[in-house]
Amino acid sequence: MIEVTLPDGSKREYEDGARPLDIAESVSKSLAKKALAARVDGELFDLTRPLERDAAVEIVTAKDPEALELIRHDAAHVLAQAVQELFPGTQVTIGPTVEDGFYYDFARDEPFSSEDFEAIEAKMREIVDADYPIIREVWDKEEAIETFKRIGEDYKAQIIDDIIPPGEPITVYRQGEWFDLCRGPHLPSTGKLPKAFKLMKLAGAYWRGDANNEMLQRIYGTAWTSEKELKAHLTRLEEAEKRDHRKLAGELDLFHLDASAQGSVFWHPKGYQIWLQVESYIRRRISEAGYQEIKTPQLMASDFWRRSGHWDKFRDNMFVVPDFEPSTEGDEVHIPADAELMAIKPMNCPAHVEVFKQGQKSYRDLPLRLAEFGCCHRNEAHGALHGLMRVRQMTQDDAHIFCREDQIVDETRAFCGLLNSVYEDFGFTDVNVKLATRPGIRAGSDDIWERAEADLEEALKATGLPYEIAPGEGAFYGPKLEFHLTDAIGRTWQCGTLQLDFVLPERLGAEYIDESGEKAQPVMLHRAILGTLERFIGILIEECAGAFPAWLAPVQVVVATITEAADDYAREATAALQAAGLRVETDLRNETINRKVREHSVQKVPVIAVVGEREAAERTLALRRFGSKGQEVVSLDTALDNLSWQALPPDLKRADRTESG
RNA sequence: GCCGCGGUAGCUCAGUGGUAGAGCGCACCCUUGGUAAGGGUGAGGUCGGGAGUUCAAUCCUCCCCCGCGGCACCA
Repeated sequence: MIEVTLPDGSKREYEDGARPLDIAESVSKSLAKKALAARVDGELFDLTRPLERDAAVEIVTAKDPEALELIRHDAAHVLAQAVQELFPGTQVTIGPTVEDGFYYDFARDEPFSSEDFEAIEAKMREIVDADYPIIREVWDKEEAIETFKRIGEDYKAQIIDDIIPPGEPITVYRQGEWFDLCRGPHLPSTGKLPKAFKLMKLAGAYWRGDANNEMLQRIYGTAWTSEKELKAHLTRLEEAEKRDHRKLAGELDLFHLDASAQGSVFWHPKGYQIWLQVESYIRRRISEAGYQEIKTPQLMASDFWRRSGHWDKFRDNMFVVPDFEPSTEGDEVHIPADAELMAIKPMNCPAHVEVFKQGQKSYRDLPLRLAEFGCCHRNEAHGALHGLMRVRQMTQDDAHIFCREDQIVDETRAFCGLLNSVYEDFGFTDVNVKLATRPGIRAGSDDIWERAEADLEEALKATGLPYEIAPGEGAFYGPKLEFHLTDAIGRTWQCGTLQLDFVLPERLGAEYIDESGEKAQPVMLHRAILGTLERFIGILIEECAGAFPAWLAPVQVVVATITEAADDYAREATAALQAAGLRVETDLRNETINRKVREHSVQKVPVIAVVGEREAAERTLALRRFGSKGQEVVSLDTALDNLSWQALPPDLKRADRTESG
């Protein structure tokens, strides 16, 4: 007999080999009917997998968070079975769950087309209707390799061969004629899979994620516990699409991208206004935090990049330019073999070391914080480019802190505090923090890495921010902190970063005189808060769906007239608002007020100030704020006071409050 | 870079082996309207680029470019 503890704390005795399903049935018929799997001492079990010993057992139903995971995993299996039935000769590989769904990677010579989706989904529904019991089997490793090879599943055989340690048993799940290597657990039968699934997209994916391997065909799907949830998810996706910064860029006239400069942004007046606001804000914040701003060259000699170590490691992604005068005759450019090479800077750090090296530095000069809104170019792979999120020309809010090793923790702490405060000002609360540790290929001794990682973690802990470790993701010269933000459709992008570097100062010979008069090497902290202005603004656009807070809005107020009779007053009001520091436009067009309100609302202008004969006579403004249907009639003077205060950037608001407080 | 899909008016999109259409926008005219589209008229296109098949290509085939979704990459 075995003793089972149920979630309410009660204990019951069962026969040896009792299955979670038996336990569910003994509790109630309805529970058995709803049961999808079980949690046995914390581990997920199939309903029909016999218990081996006394355990705490919890029945998992569609309500539990694990349910989605199970459903998606099963959906992947059903997809694979359907595909293999419809397209004989297709090999299966792996099919995990992902956020909101699942995918399965197939090997097949013919490409799939999204037009196949309908047939595949129909076949999947057939498999669900057939209600095949899903049976867990434990196989011997050699036997498994043998079997998968025999039926032509070379990828599966390879997975078993490479990934499963020898001696360890292998579990295979069988549904009808079809079976797949899988860790499980699974639903008791295919009929338990809700038909709330949909195949979403088709993509290529390298076998084992390695670009040197062959490319498989990946089919993505989404799966939910009910039709209603599926529908809600699809609606969410539609909504998210409306927030896409590339779409909003066109609608709000912020910027455009063009093949003539792929990966580089053409900022329009409105988009650049946002840029300028973001830039001046961050400039005030870092200046206040003790940084000094510098500007370094765009184009530097290849020798320099060789010394910094970038030439060997990143040359493929650098724009290299020969230093010679090309002939002006004809179109062809012949570069002489002995032409010196230069490269457009892909990053600012080596140049900052050069600035640091000018003149002799004392320990008293440290920490020295050099900042630059450095415009860098990286020759990113074509397939990597993505709107503002991944560009070839980018401007970082970059800075390098040169300090002593014992200053690392304080500097890191101060940086994290500053970053947090900045993200809050922009309204980002959902920040994903990672500590990226030493990669396989790296510079510097293990001893240094050990200390560096410990220092970063200590400082990170002090901030109280939740974080996760990203093993092996560090830069080649040191570990880093990464601050990721999420875009409209849930993709996360690294924005802020702080990287410890013990290597570059040594490589480029940066040194200072320490307290005992000896030469010493500073540590370098590479750090950015926004990351690149491009990406940050991209995220910002999606975060607010184009409805910028007043301080960032390209146009803060539109003065719109009802009749020509109010034109003069509208001009006067506009001038007064401009004089109060606001970004104002006037709309004197021969259009109805309805149309003007509609158009400026669509443009998401924070405030529309309507003026007609009444306002002109009374020297008032009828203010209509974005997102509200009502209006508020105030005197011009009151409007000037209120609006100009409301449009202040958050840091200046704080300063203003302190002064007046 | 790799796999799949796409590229038609400023924008969103329809369409056909016989050289193109809608809505919005734009221009002009009428209208001076009180809080999300007033009315009329008109202009606007090498159908991404190149080559091929054909009597004839925006449509079919091939190559290239760019975009989109993934993968790989991301100092």
